[in-house]
Formats: sequence, structure tokens, C-alpha cells
Amino acid sequence: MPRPSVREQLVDAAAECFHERGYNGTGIQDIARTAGVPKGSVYNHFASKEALAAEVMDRYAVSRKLEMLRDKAVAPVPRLRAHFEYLASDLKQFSFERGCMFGNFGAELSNHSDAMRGKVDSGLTLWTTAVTQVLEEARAAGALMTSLTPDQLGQFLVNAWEGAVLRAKVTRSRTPLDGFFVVFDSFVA
Amino acid sequence: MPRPSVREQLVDAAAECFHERGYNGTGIQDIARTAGVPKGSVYNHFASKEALAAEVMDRYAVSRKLEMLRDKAVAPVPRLRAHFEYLASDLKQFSFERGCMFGNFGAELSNHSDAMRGKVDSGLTLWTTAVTQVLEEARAAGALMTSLTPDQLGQFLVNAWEGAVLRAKVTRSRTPLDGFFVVFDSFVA
DNA sequence: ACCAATAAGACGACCGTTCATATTCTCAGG
DNA sequence: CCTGAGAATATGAACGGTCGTCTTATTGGT
Repeated sequence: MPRPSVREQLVDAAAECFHERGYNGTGIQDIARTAGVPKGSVYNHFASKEALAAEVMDRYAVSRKLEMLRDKAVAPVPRLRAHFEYLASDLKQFSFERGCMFGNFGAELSNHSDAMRGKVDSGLTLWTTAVTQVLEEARAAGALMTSLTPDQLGQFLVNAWEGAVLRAKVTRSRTPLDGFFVVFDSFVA
Repeated sequence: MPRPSVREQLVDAAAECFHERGYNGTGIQDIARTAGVPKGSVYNHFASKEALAAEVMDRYAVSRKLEMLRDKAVAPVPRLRAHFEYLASDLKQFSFERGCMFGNFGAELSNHSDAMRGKVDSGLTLWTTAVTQVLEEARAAGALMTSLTPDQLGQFLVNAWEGAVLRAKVTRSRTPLDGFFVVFDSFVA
């Protein structure tokens, strides 16, 4: 058994700092302090700040729980709705202050780092694909009240969600998310 | 008549830098270099970096051309569509790399500066109100193909647009905006 | 005793901001 | 029309601090 490593604590601390203050708004010092380790230790585990951020993004993507979109035990429409409700509850935990890390990093780092832009892109694409697949099930079940294709609708819903989350962050309220659900319900039922 | 001032050049340069690299990603030095003036000159015209950013935001809000949403000479639906098309053409000018400054600053600075968060909030609210008013005209003309209220739809459309713009920034393509227009056309016609 | 993980501090560069100085413009008074 | 005092603006160096990163010495487990 290796000596208890601070690597996990560092990723956790970095996720918290990046999510709250953004990439450029967070210093290595902040992360180290939050993790309770000296600054110099960070580079024992990560080659650079950007490498650390990349790991944070990977973790965040996993935490979106895309598996619940593939759980055939639940009917497609409630399943999709529950997914967005889960994301909403995640946002509410921090009073809607943090927003979605895909959106935050996408806005802040797309022009700074192609690697990061790629990570955000593929994260969003994976998510969109999963949403689209649920919508295809819904269509097969006759639960799609629109002539739009599942693909068109999936792309749009994910983007609309990101926009609503951003607005929720700016207004510090759930209202934009409620607005999303109202329109969501007018599309699928 | 005052001596030709570098103030304008500074705001322009700051807008460019902030839009491209974000607030925390831009240094006073960058702005000064872009404007072609020495670094020290910046503080002759602005009390702080944040004050400069505030001025940039004010300018950006004006440049959104909300007046075109109030031009009763054009029918409401084409008017609204033309508005979003104008925004899209603005984004295309920079290969979709820059995104919307409301979205960028909202994501990056909401937790950093309450003043900035307020500016983004009121900018988006003003915009949303103008959009909603056009939608009310459209409803009166029987051109709204949805049971949603103009207010619900206005809020949603603005948020969905912001999300689409963000996605366009990440993918560096117009595709998400096209997706927005498809759904837009399914709502109003 | 060996070796990887850790800690601590130092690196040069740049951060946002301030200040003392130099320059330029405005406009009285002669 | 000229002059020169005074206000406004421009300048670039310098401030203390923090940035991301690296080097070096020390620690602790096998």
C-alpha cells in the first residue's frame, strides 16, 4: 500500500477552485491551499496547470452521469427529464453560482488552449449523442410532439440547457431552468 | 474641442482583448500594446481594470442594436429573425471564436464582481424584454405557433441563443446557430 | 540503504496600480 | 499677436505581490 497520496485531494481542490473562479482566476497557490498541501507538491503529480485542468474536466464529464440516460428500465421521456432535473439539483447545491463546467471552460479557454476546447467539444458531443438516443426512443414510442428530428432536437436541447444554466448563474436563480422545463414539456410528453 | 484622446482607442483595444482572451486572460499591458499607448497611460482614463471592463460592456450592449427590434416598419417575425441573423453575422466575422460578451463575462465574472454580474444581468434582461415585445406583436398577428406565452418564449429563445453561441464557439462552426434557426422557425412563422 | 514521493524555497516574468516627471494645450494679461 | 502661467494629459519607471514552474534537499516506506 503506497503512502496516502495527495493527488486526489489536488484534483478535488482544483475542481472546486476552477468551477468557482474559473481557470485564469485560479492560481496554483489557491489550489494547493484548498487541498491543504504546499504549493511545490502540485508539480509532483501534474506536469502543468493545464494538465491538472484537463484531469478536472475528465472527472467532471464522468460526474454528469450519462449512464442514467441509458437506463432502459425507465421510460424515455421521464428518464430524460430526470436527467436534467439531476443536473438542476447539482446546480442548486451552490445557489446556481457555479454553472456548468463545460460552459465555463468553453467560454474561457476555447481560444486559449486547443486541447481544452477539444475536451469540452467531445464532452458536449458525447452528452448530446446520449440525449439524442433517448429522443429516438421517445419518437419510437410516439412521445415526441414535434416534427423536428431527434438529432435536431437533441442538439438544440443541450445548447438551450447550457444557455439556461448560464442565465441561472447570472441571475442566481432557478427561474431560467424552470423556463427550460416548460419548453421541454412542450416538446416531449 | 478637447485634445484627441486615446480613451477611445483604449476602449476599442480592451474590447478586442477581453472578447478574445477573456477578462482574467487579458493584462493591462496587452490592452495598452493593442491600443499603441504606454501601459501607464491607461490609468489616466480609467480608475481600474474593472472600470475599463465596465465601459467595454456598456459599449457592447449598445452594439447589439436592440433598436432594430423596435422597427415597426418590418413585420414582427422577419424582424426578429433578422435580428438573430445580424448577431450571427457578427459572430461569423471572427470565425465564431469570440462568442457573445454577455455569455463570456457572465460565465467568467459572475462570482468575481457583483457589479459585472449586474451589468450582464441587466443587459440580458433588456434584450429579453425587447425580444418578448416582438413576440407579443407576432402573437397579435397570429404568427406564434405555440401555446407558450411570449414571455416564456422570449426568455427561452435568448437563453437558447446564448447556448448555441457558446457551442458555436467551442465547435468553431455555424452549425449550432443553424440548429437554433430551425427550431426558431418551428416556433414562429 | 535505496528510491520515489514530498516539501520548501527560489526563479524570472508579469500582474494591477501608483507616482514623479515631462509634455502639451488653453487662455489670460500685456 | 505674443507670451507664459497653470491645468490637463502623457509617460515610463518602479511598487509590492503573485504567477506558473523548477531545483534541491529531505522524508518515509520497503
